[in-house]
Amino acid sequence: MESNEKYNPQGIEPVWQREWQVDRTYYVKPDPDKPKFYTLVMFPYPSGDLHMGHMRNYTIGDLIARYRTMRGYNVMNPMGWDAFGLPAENAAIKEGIHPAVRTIDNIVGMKEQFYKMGIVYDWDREVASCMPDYYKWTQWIFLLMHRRGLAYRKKAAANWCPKDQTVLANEQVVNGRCERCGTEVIKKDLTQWFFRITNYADRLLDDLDTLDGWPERVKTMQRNWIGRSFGAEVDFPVTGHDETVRVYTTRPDTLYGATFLVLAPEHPLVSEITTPEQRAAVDDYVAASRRETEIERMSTDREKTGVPTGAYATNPVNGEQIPIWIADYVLVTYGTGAIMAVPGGDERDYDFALKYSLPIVTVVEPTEVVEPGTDPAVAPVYKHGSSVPCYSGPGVMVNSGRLNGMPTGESKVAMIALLEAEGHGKGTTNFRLRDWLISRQRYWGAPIPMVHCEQCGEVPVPVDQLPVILPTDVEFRPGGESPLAGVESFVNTTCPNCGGPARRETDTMDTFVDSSWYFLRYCDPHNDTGPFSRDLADYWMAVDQYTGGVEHAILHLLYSRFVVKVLADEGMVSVQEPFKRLFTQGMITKDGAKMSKSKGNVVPVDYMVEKYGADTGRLFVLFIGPPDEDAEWNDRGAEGMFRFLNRIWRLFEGKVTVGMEGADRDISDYSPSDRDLLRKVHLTIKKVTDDIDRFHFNTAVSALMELSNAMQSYRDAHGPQTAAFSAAATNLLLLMAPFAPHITAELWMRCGGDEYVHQQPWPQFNADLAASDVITVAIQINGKVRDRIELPADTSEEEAIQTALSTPRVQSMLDGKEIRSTRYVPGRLISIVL
RNA sequence: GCCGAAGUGGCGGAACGGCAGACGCGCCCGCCUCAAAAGCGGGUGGGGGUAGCCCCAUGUGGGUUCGAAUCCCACCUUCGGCACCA
Repeated sequence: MESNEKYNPQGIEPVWQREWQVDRTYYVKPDPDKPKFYTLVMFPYPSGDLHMGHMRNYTIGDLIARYRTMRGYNVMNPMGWDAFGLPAENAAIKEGIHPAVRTIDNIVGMKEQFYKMGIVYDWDREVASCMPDYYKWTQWIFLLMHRRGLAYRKKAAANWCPKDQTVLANEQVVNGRCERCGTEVIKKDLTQWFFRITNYADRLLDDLDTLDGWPERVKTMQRNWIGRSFGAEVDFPVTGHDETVRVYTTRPDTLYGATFLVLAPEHPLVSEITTPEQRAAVDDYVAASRRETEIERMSTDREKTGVPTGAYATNPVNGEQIPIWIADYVLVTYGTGAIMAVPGGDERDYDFALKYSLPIVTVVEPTEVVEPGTDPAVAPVYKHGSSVPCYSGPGVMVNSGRLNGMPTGESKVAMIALLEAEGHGKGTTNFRLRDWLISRQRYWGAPIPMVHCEQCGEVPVPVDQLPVILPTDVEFRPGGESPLAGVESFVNTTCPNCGGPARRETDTMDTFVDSSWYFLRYCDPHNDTGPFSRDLADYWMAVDQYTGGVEHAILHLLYSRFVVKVLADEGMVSVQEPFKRLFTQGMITKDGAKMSKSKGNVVPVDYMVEKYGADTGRLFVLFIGPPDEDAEWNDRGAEGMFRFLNRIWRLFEGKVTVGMEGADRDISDYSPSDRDLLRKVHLTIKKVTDDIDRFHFNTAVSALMELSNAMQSYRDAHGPQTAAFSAAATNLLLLMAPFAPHITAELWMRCGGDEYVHQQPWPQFNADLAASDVITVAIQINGKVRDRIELPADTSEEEAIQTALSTPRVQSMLDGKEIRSTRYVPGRLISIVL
């Protein structure tokens, strides 16, 4: 580059951004000559403005796409819009702008911001979940679920958000509050649509073990959420009734210690078995617990309460009559909604038994700890002066009839066998996971393609009548019912089955349904005969690298896995798992909080780009810290990064040329300082490559800084017009190209490089050039570094130790003492023990 | 309560059992300048010594090892997840 202009990102960046809009490098189709690489960043909700948190996210994705392309992969890097959802609808209610108008506006604006960050996508694959050509296939997937018996409607106590006026999935309730608006969620009995995700619970859990490229943290969260446990269902006949109470327990071995039963207040048998004397108390208790919020109900530290029903049941293994209570610490939604209480083995039951003076029987005695040092088993606890303890650890069965003397593990198996043989119960598996409630009483979503006919009941809309178009002329006022219910022309239809008058389903689908398959649509985005073709899905899937926020660890990532498994069962895709590798990046915070409009702590992308340029912003968000950790915004750091890019710019002033010509020169043609520079170049190639592969972008950037510092020193001494400097300049631009695409593209062009820098192959690490003739070795005496020596690189262990022992420092410390041992860690240090 | 992650200079952070603090920010000194900004050079964990150097130091206390920020045990703190799930 010959001119001496100043670095002016505002001048050069838009030029390259326009270039990338017409350049086809990142518009891809299947290519048999290259390995494919599908990289994906979670598609955004089109909220309007992007801030530095988004910039971090999309910069990482862009870096991966550009890097993998240079590595010779056929890279698919698509982008789209998770465009349905509540914020646009709430804004419509408030401001009177139609959600569709606002959403499209926001998409246009955000796309502009992607260009401004220098981020490249295959925009031919763009999808927006609110467009009929997309939600047609979301509805198609609903019909597939329905056909496979995985979509059903039932009346249930659903989570209802009073502010958003809609039901929520269990996954969208966080600590008893609406995940979106923070309002306390209440329970409402409503008829709702569900997806039978529980049918896939085992596979969703077991296949987590195949996801080696996922963070352990996310897998653990999903395991806990699915919550599989093994145990038994046991039937207790109710005395004087035909009914039996079925309980679920993970500890069938303790059945002899069951001294009472507890039903959830909502349990269907409560009313039937309650005795006349207890009727009033039971009714009061049931009514009181219904009034409680989930937050009150679920609090673990409040005192347990309950009332007896007056009824008794028979313990099937010992014939004992035990009382049946109701208590709100038992949840109707888990297991069978009823438990056998074993106060001698369960602390909750123990507390309850002590409070209401119910009998406590010890059925497990801890095995004596043999070695004093071994980890002691959970110790028995004694509360409130009780002479009988509660013990839940392993041990030996007592007071348990035929099980006496057995260790707990064995007795569990034995008891299940006994129950099954005598017809009192069976071994079962239980899950915490509930079915996915997918219907919403809101407007801005994909209509559920079902029709209610008085003659035929629930009738699916035939595939050839899709999409069921979301009407635009709608009154948005929320009233606990979908706004679609007020649109006569939408609601009134004919039954596809009998042709008679029928009403359309007016609920829309949870937006998580939209986002649970979009990565498949990217593979074949213009297909109008199906959601995607099997060939293209098989070519591109699975996603090789998925990047997004950890807030989706359960919701989106679990639902997507479920949908892919259903599609695999239908024979539509070959993969069992959609995302091979997952990276969850941290938030960028300001004033200690996530950037959000409501908190007023947003640093917009536009501010960054206008003040310093996109490259500065990109490098800054990569350098700010480990990308999987949260990082606090600070303006100074951005200035430092801008200074770095200015230094890079000046490094290329004068007659610097780039190109690959010097790459095959003989090592002996170079002077020692040339060789030092080339050594640094190749060490940097290795470091940057390794760091990108393991997502250590912050240290990759620092390696680039080190190289540029070394180049500046070299340039000060030898000038820029040597073959070594040219080689260094070439490699620096190539290595930096995925990080700072504009400045590297510009310098590459100005310095006479071939084509575009991003079309060049990634630099090759050359171990010979990286090798050093001399190595510096530290000498440790008794574990402390006391000296350093330089040795030829090929020194043997013996020679190295001899040289170390002969140095004056070591000699003075030896001082006639005996050498106990020596060892040599090649290239690192020599350890001497006196 | 259970599960998981993390605690390193003034700050963000490096260091995948081998020279703690790379790289950057900030600060200090100097050069350039009439001056400033920008830029450039040097310094920068704590303590001691004229100096060669020495001692201390990665949340706390133990342990394993020739050698520990890194591995193990216990504890403290912070953050995240789950939470009356039988």
